[in-house]
Amino acid sequence: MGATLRDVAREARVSTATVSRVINGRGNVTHETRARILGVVERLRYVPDSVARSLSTGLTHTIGVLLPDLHGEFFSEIIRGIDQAARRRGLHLLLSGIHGSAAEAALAIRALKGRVDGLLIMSPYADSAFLADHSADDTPAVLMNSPVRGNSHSSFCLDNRGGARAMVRHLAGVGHRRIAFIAGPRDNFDATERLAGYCEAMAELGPDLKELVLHGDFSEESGYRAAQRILALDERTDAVFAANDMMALGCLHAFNEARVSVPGDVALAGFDDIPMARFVSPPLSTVRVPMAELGARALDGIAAAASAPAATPNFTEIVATELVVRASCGAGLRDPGGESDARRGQRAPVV
Amino acid sequence: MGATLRDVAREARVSTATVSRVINGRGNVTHETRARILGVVERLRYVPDSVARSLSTGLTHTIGVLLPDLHGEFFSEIIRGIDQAARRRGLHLLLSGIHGSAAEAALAIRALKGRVDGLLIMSPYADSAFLADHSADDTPAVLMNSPVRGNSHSSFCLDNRGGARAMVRHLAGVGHRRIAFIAGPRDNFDATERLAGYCEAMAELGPDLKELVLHGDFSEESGYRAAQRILALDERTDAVFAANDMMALGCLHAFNEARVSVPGDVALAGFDDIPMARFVSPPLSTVRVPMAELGARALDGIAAAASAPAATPNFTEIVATELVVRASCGAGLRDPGGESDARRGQRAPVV
DNA sequence: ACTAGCGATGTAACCGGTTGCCTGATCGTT
DNA sequence: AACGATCAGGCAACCGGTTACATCGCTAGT
Repeated sequence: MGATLRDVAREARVSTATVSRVINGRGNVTHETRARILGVVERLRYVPDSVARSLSTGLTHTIGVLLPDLHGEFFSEIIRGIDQAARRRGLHLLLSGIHGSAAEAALAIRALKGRVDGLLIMSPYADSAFLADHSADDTPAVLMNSPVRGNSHSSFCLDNRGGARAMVRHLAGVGHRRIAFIAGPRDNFDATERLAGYCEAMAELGPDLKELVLHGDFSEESGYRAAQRILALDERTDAVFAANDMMALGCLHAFNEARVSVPGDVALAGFDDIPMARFVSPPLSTVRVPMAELGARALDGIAAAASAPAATPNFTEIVATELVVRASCGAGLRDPGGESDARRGQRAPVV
Repeated sequence: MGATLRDVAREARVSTATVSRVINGRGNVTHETRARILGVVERLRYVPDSVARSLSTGLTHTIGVLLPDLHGEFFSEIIRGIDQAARRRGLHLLLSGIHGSAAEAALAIRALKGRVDGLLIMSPYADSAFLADHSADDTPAVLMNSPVRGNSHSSFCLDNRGGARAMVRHLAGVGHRRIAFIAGPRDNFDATERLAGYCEAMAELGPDLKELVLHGDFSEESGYRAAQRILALDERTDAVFAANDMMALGCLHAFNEARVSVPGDVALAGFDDIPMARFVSPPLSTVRVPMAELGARALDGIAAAASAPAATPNFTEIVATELVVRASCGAGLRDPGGESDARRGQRAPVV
């Protein structure tokens, strides 16, 4: 067991209050006394116990982060953004993956009671009603990319809908008419928003556009199978827009296998801009989602709410997405190797 | 503020001790009393405060995880493995990225004092001496992929050296003689081990093999530049073995730009098996490092040490790597599209 | 009838800090 | 010389649980 505050106080022949003041830099201590105490602290290798401190101050300097899954780029980028923002503010992160049911999510939330100053939640189950039921009223929470009903909580959302609309407009703009969409899981918030964006844009762009929606589950394999179904159709499809990049890559595999040229025979686009997107051939047109930024903004939001619970009004903030045009959508960039275009991506080698 | 144990006790007209017994399922409580207490718990929406509980039991059920960086697949896989294992044991994860100096790492460690039951550390600075200085003696720690001196701590390491040796042997086995190595950062443990494996294998395989070591920093860009340096040499190079996949991808870009065919003119291999490796063209031969498994094993290790500090002897465990042969190393698989070979990778689409 | 033994519950100390309030000393003022 | 202001520092309650030990009532054993 390490030394405690009382040990230090005894050794330095002062009261615990004085030691505490020195540790926390609150004034009103003589130079001399302070030096003596610091000497003892050093000698005893005293390190304050965070848990005890949290108990008496009610502050943990920790934010609980609940994510539905920890798989892949998508989440690692969010975590990275959150971590950076947390570091800037001197906050710790308590990470929890909630894989299963709403019940598991609820359990995770209670287990965090007292341990965190605020909650950052991304989960299909986490709408406001759910939180009201399971989260303590005294722990502020903000939602990321989750369905928000009512405004009892702040939330940060990607502009999935706008991004999908932009991509559809772009595809239509370069002449594609029959644009198929491979949707994601039905119960996934991002997926339904992207689908909605596709539908909106198709409707808006007029009746000569031909809608076609297939269902996938965000996995590469489901994209592969969807592409096969598309190839089996009688009618020709001009373009395939997958609700995420992994499914687009699955499509690409299927098209390659079937000797269908991309973008020659069919245009292809994804969503997310995972790092792989610019490395495949042809480089994949996609919609970039700034996950790290989303994470960082959300952390800033919850940090503000945690430090001034009452003063922070609830709001919903939309984080913009960005259309990334590469060769796969056939937008006049017929460079098959995609070399020149790859340089357009971030982190391209500097010559 | 939520209800406290004392509130519940008062409402149920029992002592706090009895409520505590009911909450923790320790017997010796009448059915009747238990029911009454649970009723009040429900009504008051009482949730025990984890911090208070930690303070009095000395147990936090939390493991602190310190990683040098949160960037990329590599770390997200580790985190995923750790999270899975932690979930199985009902442990929480306190995540911290230590970007900067050893001083920052030390600070992070102290800040965790009392908050965690154990530490899982991956850091270039974290050798045993460092830990002895900065970590409390009462907090067990295990190291991942870090230099271990002495045996005051357990550690889990990737078999970087063996993996590099295997790749060199493979490259030599398919006929390459002049095998260049692009090393990683000099102060990085993985990097130096991989370099050592390369050197060992080259030495072992005889004097007709031609060594060439260039230095990179694990970034794609540094790989790109290293490839340019290689191309500028007078002597021809048969194969390039990069110490990680990102640098190998940088090489690939450079070779493509210079119209140097891979694997026709030069073979290429990487290390890590990031998901992208099987998607590039040609698919990249590499050494797979089971990061999730490493994370899971390490978590199991620290969990054991945390629950029975004395009973757990220190040990070093080596986690095996796996040679993944694809088209880029020119091992007789001349399929340029790499279609057939891509299927060899995990998660290939099921037809 | 007496008591050892047991099960249900209460009492209060404790975990390790923080902090409001109080004391006593020093110093400046008039 | 008396008095209020200012400051260093101590006292003790408090945060919200846990748990060793004490207590009390009841039953079974002799």
